[in-house]
Amino acid sequence: MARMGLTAERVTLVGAELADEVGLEHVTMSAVARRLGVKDASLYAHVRNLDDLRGRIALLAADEKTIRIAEATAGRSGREALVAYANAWRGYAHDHPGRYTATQTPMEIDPELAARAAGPRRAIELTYSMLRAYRLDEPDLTDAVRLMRSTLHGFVSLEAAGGFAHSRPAQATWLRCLDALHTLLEHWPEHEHEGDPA
Amino acid sequence: MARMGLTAERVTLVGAELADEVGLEHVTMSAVARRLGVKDASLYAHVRNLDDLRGRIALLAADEKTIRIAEATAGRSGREALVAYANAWRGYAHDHPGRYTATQTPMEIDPELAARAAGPRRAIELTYSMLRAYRLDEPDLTDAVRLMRSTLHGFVSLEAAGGFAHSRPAQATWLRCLDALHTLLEHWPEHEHEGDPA
DNA sequence: TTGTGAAACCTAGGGGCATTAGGTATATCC
DNA sequence: GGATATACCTAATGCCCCTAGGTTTCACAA
Repeated sequence: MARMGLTAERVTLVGAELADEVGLEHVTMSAVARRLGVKDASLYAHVRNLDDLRGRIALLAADEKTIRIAEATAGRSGREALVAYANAWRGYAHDHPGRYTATQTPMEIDPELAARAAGPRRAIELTYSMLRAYRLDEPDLTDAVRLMRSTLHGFVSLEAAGGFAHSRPAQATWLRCLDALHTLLEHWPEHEHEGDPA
Repeated sequence: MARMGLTAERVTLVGAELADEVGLEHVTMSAVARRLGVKDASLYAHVRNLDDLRGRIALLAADEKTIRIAEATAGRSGREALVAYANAWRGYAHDHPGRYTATQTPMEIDPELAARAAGPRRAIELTYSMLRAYRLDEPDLTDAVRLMRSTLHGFVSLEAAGGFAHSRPAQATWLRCLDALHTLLEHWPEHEHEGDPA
């Protein structure tokens, strides 16, 4: 009956650790309570329910990932920044697979809580400012941001799901993808649909 | 007590329908049994357990998606084939969100069953042959295939998770991404790391 | 027609998990 | 030292996964 000093943050952190170890889908109230040496019911004083817990893990992950990317890209620009950004993204996904997948859930979280989390918002700003070196104007900038996020997330996600056969090391493909992304951003194609002669 | 004519295929199909309606994570033995008008235990005569059912849904989805892509790309080549391929991919994900996410699971399925499923294998062949029009040699071909899968999956996945703000319609970005992918494949960058002068 | 074996389906039950209601202990502040 | 908020607990409900073992139905042959 000794006080364990539980808080929503501590519960969330243990949930995040568990997610990385056994997968997000196995993060259960019972498992978190067990690890904290506490009964299931006790968690409900700090966290609304399982969905809420998962949302908090997602927010935590978004914050951590953003910080990691910010640190990696600080003081760099152009291609160097792009590579640092991408490697930080992939590195986070590798180090924290459970947290990373939490990031992917549609986020039906308490709006008040979401508002206090700087992660997602700052992540977007970061990406935009990083890509500004490529001198794209809207709406191309937005498209470029989306393309980049798609590619990075898709790669990391397929990699985690075992989607790449072992015929060629994923790392080699990764480097080529970054090359490709860089040259693509440098030579962003003009619209070719409307008014394309020949 | 009337026979319902259950088979593994029927159970899988109902599971897939359920997945599209309520999300893969809510596909439960009980829910499938309810929809079939049968008791939970009856399903275990056809499907080993819940994981097995999910694996079968994944395999079904892979097959369906492959067929859809094959039909869309049949008789086309080059840019047209690329666009048809990508649109078929995205279309399947839109029409069958639950099945599509099933595709993403690491697949710990009965090897004997997996061997009989042509989907995944054929999907790879299809992609390779579609990209052959861009005249890439190995290992660039493999890298290109992986990049394309990453981008398509990433886009569709972010889109489904509500990852794109409503500032710009996703469809517009999608078209630009296909443009980008196409020009990228046409001007696949040479290696720039080793021996790049200037 | 009837017997037989294989499926198809059932009842019963154990065990895990999520969640709520309501109780007891503990720290804090006057 | 008592009031109060808070941390944690016990108890109970209900859903879900899964197993064991029984019963009904079907196809087919004697």
